[in-house]
Amino acid sequence: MSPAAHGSGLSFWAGSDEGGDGAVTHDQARSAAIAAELRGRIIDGRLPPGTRIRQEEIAEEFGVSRLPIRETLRFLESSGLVTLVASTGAWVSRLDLEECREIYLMRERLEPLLLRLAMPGHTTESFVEFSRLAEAVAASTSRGELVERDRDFHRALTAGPATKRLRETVDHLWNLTHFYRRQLLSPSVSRRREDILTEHRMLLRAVEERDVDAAEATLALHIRHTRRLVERNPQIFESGEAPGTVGPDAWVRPDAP
Amino acid sequence: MSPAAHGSGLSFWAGSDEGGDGAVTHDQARSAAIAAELRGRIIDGRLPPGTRIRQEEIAEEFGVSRLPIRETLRFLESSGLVTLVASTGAWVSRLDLEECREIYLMRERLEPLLLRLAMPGHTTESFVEFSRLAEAVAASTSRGELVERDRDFHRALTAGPATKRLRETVDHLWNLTHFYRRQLLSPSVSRRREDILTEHRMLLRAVEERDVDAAEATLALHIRHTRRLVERNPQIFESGEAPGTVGPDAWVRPDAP
DNA sequence: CCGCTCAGCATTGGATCCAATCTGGTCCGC
DNA sequence: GCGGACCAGATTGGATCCAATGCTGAGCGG
Repeated sequence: MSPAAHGSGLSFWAGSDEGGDGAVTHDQARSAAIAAELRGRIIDGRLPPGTRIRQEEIAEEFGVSRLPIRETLRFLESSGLVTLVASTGAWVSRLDLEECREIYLMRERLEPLLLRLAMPGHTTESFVEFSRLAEAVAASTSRGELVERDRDFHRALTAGPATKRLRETVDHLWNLTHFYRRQLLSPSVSRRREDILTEHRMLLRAVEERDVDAAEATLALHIRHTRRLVERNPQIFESGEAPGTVGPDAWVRPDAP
Repeated sequence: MSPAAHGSGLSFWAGSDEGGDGAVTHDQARSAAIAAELRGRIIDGRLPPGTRIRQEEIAEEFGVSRLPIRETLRFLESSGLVTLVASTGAWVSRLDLEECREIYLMRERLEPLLLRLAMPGHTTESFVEFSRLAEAVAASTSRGELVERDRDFHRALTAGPATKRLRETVDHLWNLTHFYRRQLLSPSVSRRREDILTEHRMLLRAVEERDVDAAEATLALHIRHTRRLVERNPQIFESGEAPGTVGPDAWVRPDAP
């Protein structure tokens, strides 16, 4: 086996395998699992932007020393989810409107490309699955569920082999904005929900007709519309204690800057 | 000050400051400098793809313990330059044609976007600088210099404030393929050199005329042409045959033609 | 009453030591 | 002679301990 040949390098990102036996082994799967868990907490909002992350606290929770936590934090920093300040501490990264806009602009360019590369691999069975997922989006009841189902739909459409880095980059862009997307799709803007469903249908049709250009254009437009919605709702970035907008739970720690 | 607000998270990437005093301080600038140095060696080919990286060796060279090296390697892994295998070792990542193609496709989409966002900030003085850099590309004598000057030109064109993540992503894509680009621009394909110069001139004109769409299209085409060249020269990926035996200068390939 | 300084504390960064894993070579059995 | 298993060396992964840094708050002086 040639170790250097297969590596994408980003394997660390590859979701939570969850397969690890409970044994306190030296395997680095442990570190990977911790990274995946922390990442999950950040993107789904359990660790909202601005939250201070104390190494010791996390270490104790997972029953390991601070060392693997340090490496994990370094890793999360490199993906932009965490901000490290030398000799001071780590915080969950916070986005402002400009950064979020930038990320959406990147997605507008990259996700259509990913879709293009994935489309030749789609089969008739895929289309059935896509329809099912689109219906799941339509059937979602809470905003949290809508966001998740929407992501499932996008992920399925762009699933396919042999585009590792691109897919990981797109995934990464989704992760960075996931928290704010959830804030955005509050009931007050549910009109957007109908647009999303319509755009999904259009997208689905283009994909089924194997019209690559139309599919790309539709997807780009779809993302662009969401970006415009973000730009019209800058209040979601005013972390502090914006009345009523931020989550239902006591996410917002008092020590937030 | 709010620590979490300013962070792009990717600050680690921000080039080699080189400013570090020699003192054996606890400052993490040391780690950052090591990361930058290693990264530099990888992208410029001093550490070619497939090279085994031993933690202890690097640690001794920089006069630190293995610990910061470990974190550095994790970091480089997350950016795809290094491949880690659990409990086994680290190697400089190797690209195959498909991956390289994928990276170029991404650059075709992202770099024009970066250019678009940078163009409003360009001034008359910028244009003078661009011309100077374009001439430097034309005046380059070795292929190594050509690659470097070409990168300088592209970087200057896309320089500007407030697009941190996008710029870092584009930079990252350049880094990943830099080694192979150098392999590519051998004398044998010097015809491409003339194309590059011509395309640079076209690009420059579009930028000076502040024609954003034309500039984007020209840049995309420029990158696309290089990608096609890569696709026509798959042999640049056939370095070394066995994983362990990739010599330090295996990339010097005395391809005469 | 307010601003500055300095000491104490919490937290992070690094070095050394120990345990687990993998590789490579060699030996034995077939 | 050849293939598989075993043993030793090398190398990485993790835990604990120590040093340095940055924040916090009390005390002092203006």
